[in-house]
Amino acid sequence: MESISIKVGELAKKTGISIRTLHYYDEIDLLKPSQRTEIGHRLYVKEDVVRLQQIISFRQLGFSLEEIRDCLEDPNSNLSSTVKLHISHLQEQIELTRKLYNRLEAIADTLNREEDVSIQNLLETIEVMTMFEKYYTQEQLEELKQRRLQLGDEQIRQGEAAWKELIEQVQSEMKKGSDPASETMQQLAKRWMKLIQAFTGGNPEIEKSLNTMYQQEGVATASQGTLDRETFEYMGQAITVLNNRK
Amino acid sequence: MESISIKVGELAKKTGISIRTLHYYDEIDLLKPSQRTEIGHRLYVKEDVVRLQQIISFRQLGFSLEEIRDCLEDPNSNLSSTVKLHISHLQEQIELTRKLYNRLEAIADTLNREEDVSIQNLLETIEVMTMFEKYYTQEQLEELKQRRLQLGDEQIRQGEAAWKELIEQVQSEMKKGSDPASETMQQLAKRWMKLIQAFTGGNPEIEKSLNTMYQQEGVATASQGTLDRETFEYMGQAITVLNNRK
DNA sequence: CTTGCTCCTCACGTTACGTGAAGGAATAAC
DNA sequence: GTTATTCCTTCACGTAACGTGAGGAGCAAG
Repeated sequence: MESISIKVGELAKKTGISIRTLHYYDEIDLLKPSQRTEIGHRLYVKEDVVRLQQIISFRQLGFSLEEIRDCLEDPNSNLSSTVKLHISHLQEQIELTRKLYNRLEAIADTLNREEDVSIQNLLETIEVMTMFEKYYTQEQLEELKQRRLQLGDEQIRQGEAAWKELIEQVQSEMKKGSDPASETMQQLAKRWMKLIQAFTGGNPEIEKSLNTMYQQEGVATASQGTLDRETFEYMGQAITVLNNRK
Repeated sequence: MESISIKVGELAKKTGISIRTLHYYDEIDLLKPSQRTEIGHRLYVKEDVVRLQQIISFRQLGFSLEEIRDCLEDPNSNLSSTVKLHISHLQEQIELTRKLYNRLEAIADTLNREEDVSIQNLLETIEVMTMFEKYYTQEQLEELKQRRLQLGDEQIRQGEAAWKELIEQVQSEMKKGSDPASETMQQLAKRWMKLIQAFTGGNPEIEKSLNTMYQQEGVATASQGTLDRETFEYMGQAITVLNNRK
């Protein structure tokens, strides 16, 4: 009745830890069996099993094998601070992963509205995202996201189409040499303001960030190529007139 | 003015990517410079630089180098689904990390209340946590955590001391052979109910989970050794009397 | 001719094992 | 007695994305 010690296979079966893992733990001095048979078979005694259980517990908390070894070797080690250190690491990791998640979600959201997604497409989206993250605060980005969710894909597509159409009309007027103060242009300026309003949701901070982005990055870049500087300035004159008249 | 191609050092400086990394990307066929000098120096041309930018973009989204290579090689690859797959991975990861975080926080919380933290101590806490996670639902654990936060460390310490004192008194009565229906024991039973109430917060579901745990794990295990089966049953009788009288 | 700079190609180290390979010992079946 | 099976052993390569030298070559300046 000498079940005082067991061999690797048995221990592996009992604990669900693979034989290779037990070999490895032996190799790195994390768990060395107290005994060996004459022909070199590992024999684990009760205390070894207990130690293994402890190792498993620590591992489940996400500790590295080195940390576990240190904790088990030195009973005076400051466990409390080790745990706290780990917590802050986890917190950081969660934050980072969540940021990544938000980015990817925003990208997926944009890609969802495109017909067929090319690499070019994806990269453009990434660039825009990066630019946005540079000029908008976290809260502003969150607000924009919420508004996108509320509007839904169809509405946004319509909004983009509306922008495209409006810009074409403005360019047409510009080519004709129309006065920015003309009735037609004033109407277009009103429409322009409305569309901006739809994007910013009336939040003046967001409008400010938008303006900063256009100034810093240039019109073409910030508008993702849908708008050129000339048209932008032409519209700027019309809006100035509109605001002065009010 | 042939700045048509640049060498690794220059590219590294411009992009912030280490030389070793560029070597590595060459090695795994992720980014091979289009040219080499006669003596074997890498020469990167404009398209190579563009490709590197793309690689960096993808990398920042957490894609593996293999995934990046596949995406860049095959322009028809389903980027949209790749992105979505990644999103779900991230979601999972966040969930797992958050669970770990909660566990560790609970542990740190308990350790905080101990004078000096030993391995034994930590392992016991882990065991208790594991047991708790087995019997309480996620929501119940959350509720218990919130209550702990509200009470604060001092209150909890007082609660534990109160339990200890109460149990000692009960054991003393039991030794004396007092009737569970005696006035003294009825008073102690009332106190007992109050302390349980303080733990469960009056939530009957939590009380149910608590009872299940005591039945399944045994009194000694579930109470972490502060209570034995005999005392528990003795108190059970007193409580039955108390309830019948009401 | 020596220094200094940039470049090259090995090649090992990192983490926690998985996955064989090659071989020894004991036991069961023939 | 031989074979098959099972259990054990050690050795050693592979994983992801590089970091960090080692040892050597080409080229300009002092």
